[in-house]
Amino acid sequence: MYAFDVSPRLLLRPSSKKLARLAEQYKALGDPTRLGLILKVASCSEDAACICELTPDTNLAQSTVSHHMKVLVDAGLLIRTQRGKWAFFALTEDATTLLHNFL
Amino acid sequence: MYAFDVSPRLLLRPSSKKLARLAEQYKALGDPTRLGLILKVASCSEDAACICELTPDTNLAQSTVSHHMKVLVDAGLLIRTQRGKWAFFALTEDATTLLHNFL
DNA sequence: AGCATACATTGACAACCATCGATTTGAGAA
DNA sequence: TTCTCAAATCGATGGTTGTCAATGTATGCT
Repeated sequence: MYAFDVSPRLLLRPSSKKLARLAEQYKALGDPTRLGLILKVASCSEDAACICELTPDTNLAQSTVSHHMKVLVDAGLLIRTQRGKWAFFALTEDATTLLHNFL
Repeated sequence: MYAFDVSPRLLLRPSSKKLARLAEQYKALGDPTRLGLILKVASCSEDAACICELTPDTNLAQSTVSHHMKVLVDAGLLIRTQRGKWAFFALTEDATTLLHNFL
């Protein structure tokens, strides 16, 4: 019925690791704070966004933002780079793929 | 840095309703069981999938699967149709958009 | 060395969630 | 109407999560 054929390209059989990983990535995006953070990274004009610039808008504690960034990194949606005292984050390929519709 | 320009097309400023809605949809996809269910619906060769055909593969209680389907419906990713005693589900446009990369 | 800054980690807690068994609702069949 | 079956709803429960304050770690500056 749908214009695409799922099974051949997906390789997402139940209980597959890819399914679990993809679910983890969606889950990471499934929080308004994290979604806002990653979209902010995506909209950053630089090659990466500093966490110190992302934190103020959230009105959350520094530790909370740090936690959310870690969730996004662990899900494979962001990569972290240390620059001196600052931590910078950039989108991974997975993230650009998942968010492609909105970018 | 990225090949797309986010802000003009997104309209997803912090605390916007669209951001919350999108997060809700990602959250609904962020559970392996639900992701498996919706992908099964997507791969169904009919115009809609009956919940009675989806349940056995999950190894979950009937009430649990029913709950997950409701979450997907409430998120706007599935639409429910009653056919006699059976409940059928089909993807919404939002779902095809979000899952487009994997279909 | 000593200090300040930027961020991560820890521990705690309330809210939320996935799951189940039991019950109820609703739709066809007898 | 009564029975049966499919599915939704309810109530309970153990596990997970978002959040914070406090503390730890590492980097740069003086």
